[in-house]
Amino acid sequence: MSDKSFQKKQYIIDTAAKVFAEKGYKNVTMKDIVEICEISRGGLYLYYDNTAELFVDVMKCQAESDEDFTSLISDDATAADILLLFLQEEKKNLFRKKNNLNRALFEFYFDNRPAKSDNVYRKKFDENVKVIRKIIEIGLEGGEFICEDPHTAAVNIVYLLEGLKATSLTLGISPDSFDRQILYILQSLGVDA
Amino acid sequence: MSDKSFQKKQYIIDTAAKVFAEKGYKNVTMKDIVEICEISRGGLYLYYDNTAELFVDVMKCQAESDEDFTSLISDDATAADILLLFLQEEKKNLFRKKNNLNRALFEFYFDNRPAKSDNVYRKKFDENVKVIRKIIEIGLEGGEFICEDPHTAAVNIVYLLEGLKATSLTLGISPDSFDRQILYILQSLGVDA
Amino acid sequence: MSDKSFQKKQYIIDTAAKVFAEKGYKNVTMKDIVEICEISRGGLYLYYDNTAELFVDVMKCQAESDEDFTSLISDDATAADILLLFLQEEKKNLFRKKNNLNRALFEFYFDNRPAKSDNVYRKKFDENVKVIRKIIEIGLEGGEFICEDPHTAAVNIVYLLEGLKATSLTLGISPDSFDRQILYILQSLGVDA
Amino acid sequence: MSDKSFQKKQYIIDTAAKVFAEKGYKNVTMKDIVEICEISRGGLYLYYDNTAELFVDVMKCQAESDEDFTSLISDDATAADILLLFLQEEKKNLFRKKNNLNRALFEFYFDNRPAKSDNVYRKKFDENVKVIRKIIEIGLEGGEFICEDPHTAAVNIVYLLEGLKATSLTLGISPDSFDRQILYILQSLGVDA
DNA sequence: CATGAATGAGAGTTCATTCAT
DNA sequence: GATGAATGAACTCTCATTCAT
Repeated sequence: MSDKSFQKKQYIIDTAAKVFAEKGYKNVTMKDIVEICEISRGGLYLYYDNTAELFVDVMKCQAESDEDFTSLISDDATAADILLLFLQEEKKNLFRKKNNLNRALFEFYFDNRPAKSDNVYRKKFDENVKVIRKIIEIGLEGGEFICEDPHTAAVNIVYLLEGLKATSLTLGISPDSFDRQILYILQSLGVDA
Repeated sequence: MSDKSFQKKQYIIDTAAKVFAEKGYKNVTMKDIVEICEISRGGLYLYYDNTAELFVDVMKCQAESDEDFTSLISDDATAADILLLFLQEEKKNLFRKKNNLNRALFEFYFDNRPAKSDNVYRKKFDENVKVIRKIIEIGLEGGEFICEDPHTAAVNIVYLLEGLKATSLTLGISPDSFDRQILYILQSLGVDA
Repeated sequence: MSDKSFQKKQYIIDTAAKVFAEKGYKNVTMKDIVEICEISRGGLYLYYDNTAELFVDVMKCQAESDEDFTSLISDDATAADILLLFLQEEKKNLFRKKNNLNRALFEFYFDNRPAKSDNVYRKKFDENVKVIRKIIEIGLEGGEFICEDPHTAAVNIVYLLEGLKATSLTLGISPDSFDRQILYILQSLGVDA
Repeated sequence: MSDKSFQKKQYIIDTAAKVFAEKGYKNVTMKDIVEICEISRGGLYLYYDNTAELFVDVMKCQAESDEDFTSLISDDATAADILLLFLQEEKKNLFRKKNNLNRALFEFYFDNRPAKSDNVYRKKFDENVKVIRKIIEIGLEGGEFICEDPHTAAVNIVYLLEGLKATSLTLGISPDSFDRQILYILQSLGVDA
């Protein structure tokens, strides 16, 4: 693929991302993409044969552009500080209006259960578990946290975050409610909040 | 509505439930319903104008048929016993193959954010919070549990359950993984497991 | 299928036959059928999923409506008379402008080589061989014809007719040319023409 | 046209011939040509505006490359030998798997009835008639053959060959069946086979 | 009430053809 | 000349929805 068509592909990915953020995955048609991208029907098919293929690229692209969380950590941060930072990042993502793919992601994976280990969603999930677990272990070493099973604790937090995401899409949740959960997590780890 | 047509409606609801359980909400068409119910196209429209209306009734119906959890509680049960029982019921629901509407529910509420307070999903959510909170308070009274904020703890558990449901539909989860989360919850409440 | 929808099906078959006669098989689209039948896009699909299915029915229908050749034979006809009659029927079919499916038939079978023994084309072919062979055998018995191998002679005539049909569609042939071939066939069988 | 572009054209003709042999005429698209030739879409249009134009050249090219049948005739061959040779050449062509354009030829001429006298198919047809007639006349002179009307006999053989070609494409024919027809032809000419 | 044939809007997809580079 | 991205017309097919019976 030439450089030019690479840019066009990128343009489609970026533009389509907005539609997916707006309408979810299942409600988006090739026609929607064509219209928002202002390209021809046939033109889109040069790059993608269906919305699934395109959405995979949208996900990959978003995964790449994910800010590196570690860069946000200041030198003198305690484990609790870091965990708080992490959770506030998640909160920010959840309440973000623009480019929020949460709904589309759920809908896509409901339809396309990932068999392969290389799928974006699982990667993110596992990575989050690893990061949180690491933070907890740091907190344990420093005597900040109390936790018998750091791995399960980390998984618990990630499941909780999934629950918050899902609920924000079904019933809606308030920032306050999210905050209370952050506090609860920290308390569970033995931090006086 | 006559008695006969009431029965017909019930038949449609029950039969359609299977399709929703199988294919989720967004993938189900009026045609699917017509076919599985073996009724005429026009016949279905006498009762329901679209899948949304029908699905609402499916949900209501399932909510009504929800086993009364309290009936399962034995007289000499501790709060931990009761909480365990509750969570195991949830586990059973999650891993149930037949009539599992989880996916359909998510998809429906993604599309139809409930503005009204009378929606089934919110009711269930709030009810679960109430039940768990009650159990925790019983545990606190009996000295079984340690918990500063029973309400937030209850909400935490419900969000967690939502996360487990969602994840079971995207990445899949194992019964073991669910069990570890049950244990973690109990430990967080100060129970030696 | 109800009586009414049976009639509609028949209407589609009859009407579509005209298009196939006009444009052949490969040039006909479902859209063409819809237009000539003056029914809706979806309406046609209630009866036929593609042009192949429809064309099969068109062929069957035409096969059924095939005049019974034997009814044309007069009592005092000689074998040569009968053979002549048969060949003139074929000539009439070939030069018929209306409802001439020859081209469509070729195109259809080029695309759909008939594996099954039950296809219309092979049936017609074999039947023609049988009829001609019978006529030749009658002629042999009566001393009218000379022929060492009636079966091969019959097959020869049928292949020849296929050749005439094909050529009429590619280069075109004149009625005179067809007549000369009829004469030649009779002479080959030892008839003074 | 430059020498280079002449070669390119020849390359396209030769390569496209394979697709036409494989898929017939009507099923071949400009896209197919572009793909098998591994040239650019626009590139093809520099030489041909549609598949018809290209196919005409494919036919011309094949006509040119047609082996000169007369070169195969040995000096002491009888008329029957020569006719047999001719028919066996036709048989070889019919059962050839590679580069067999028979189907494509039929489909092309079904769509493009040749008005002009200069078309390849008619030329070939007339040439064959001439050749066979000549052979028959030689046979008549030598007392080998019996035939009242050499021209009609020749035309009869050519029509028969068309019928064999067409039938090989619709119902299929066996080499044995072809052989029986060869024998029948010779017998009709009074040759003891 | 119930049926199911009929409609037509709209999504998906393919390809001939053009044109800027 | 040559490229291949881009266009848009045309076709296939599916459903929600209606309506005469």
